[in-house]
Amino acid sequence: MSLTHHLAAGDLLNALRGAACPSSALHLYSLLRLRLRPSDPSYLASRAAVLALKPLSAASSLPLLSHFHGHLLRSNLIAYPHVASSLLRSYSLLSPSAAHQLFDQIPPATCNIYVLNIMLASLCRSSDLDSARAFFDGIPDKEAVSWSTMLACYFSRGRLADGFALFRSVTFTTNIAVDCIMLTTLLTACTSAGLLPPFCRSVHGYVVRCTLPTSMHLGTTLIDCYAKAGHLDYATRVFSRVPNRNVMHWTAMICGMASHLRNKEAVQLFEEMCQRRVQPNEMTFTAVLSACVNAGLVEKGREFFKLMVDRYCLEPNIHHYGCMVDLYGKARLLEDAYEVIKTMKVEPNVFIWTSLLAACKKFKNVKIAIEGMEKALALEISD
DNA sequence: ATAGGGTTAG
Repeated sequence: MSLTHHLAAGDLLNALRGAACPSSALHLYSLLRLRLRPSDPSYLASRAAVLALKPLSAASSLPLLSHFHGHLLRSNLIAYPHVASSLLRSYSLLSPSAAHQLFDQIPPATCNIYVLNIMLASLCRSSDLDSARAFFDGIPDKEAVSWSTMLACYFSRGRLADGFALFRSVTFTTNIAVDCIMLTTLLTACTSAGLLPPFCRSVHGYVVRCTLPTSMHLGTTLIDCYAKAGHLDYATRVFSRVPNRNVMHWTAMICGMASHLRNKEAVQLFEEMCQRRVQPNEMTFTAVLSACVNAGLVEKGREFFKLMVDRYCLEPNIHHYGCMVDLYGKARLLEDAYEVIKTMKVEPNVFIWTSLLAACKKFKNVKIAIEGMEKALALEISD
């Protein structure tokens, strides 16, 4: 507190950049406002407002946000397009209707392409496709961001034909260069639609030919795409050429190995990743645990589960518990499997019970089967 | 000098 008293506006701005919770952000913001002199450039206050908005929307508190909105109106900071667009984005994540309302009040002079793209993204998330498309069509000077927002909207809602048609028009009717993000969007859609190998290769070829800077996301998506298509050799090649592999790259690779029953390699990759001090996440553990299930590696599975909780402090979810029930059930350790269900912190679902009952059937354990069945039925009724 | 689009689970 006393320390912040001596900080210059620039330092306060930096502190604001790192502020995580709304209260510290608002505190730093008001200190900075007090510190500003008439001689300071007027954009400083607007930059501070933008930085303060981030933790505000992360805390997802609508009252706090509208309070700050009031301040932005009174101080007229809202006339800065980047302030208006940041506010609009914050609203759109919390309340699409409030975002819509705000958008209608933004004067034409402030309503630049950023504001329009954010509004488009908001409609894409919360509104029907036709309204989003109508809004998109009305944007005068569309940028790559506008196109990729609309593309992602179609693809994420399963409208593949419309998505591809839109991709064709961006490539053939505009001068807009296809960038990494558009390609990521496109590849994700193709991967989920099962349109894999030739397409993936041509996108990959395009990336290499045009020496596009391969973003972290695009690298992950390429690995995932090749792996899902069963081209683990290509996936491995892409993987090995990513300069600073992050969790996502490792996880995509481990998932790929596990889903093609190359379980030993999945486990090896996982161990190598830990050695290299890359922090695994929930998804990584789902992948490596399922490799253990496939290969019947009971002790490894037990070890990894412990690692997840004790060392990486991750809360096991339904997928992890499912793997453990499977792992024990398939190894005839029915008591252990049942123990997992009895002690797990989330509600067991139908997959979990089915897995246990299947193991009971296989190993002819009537006692646990009856008990499990009763519990499963009791849950069903109480739902 | 500041703001916007994309990634992973039978």
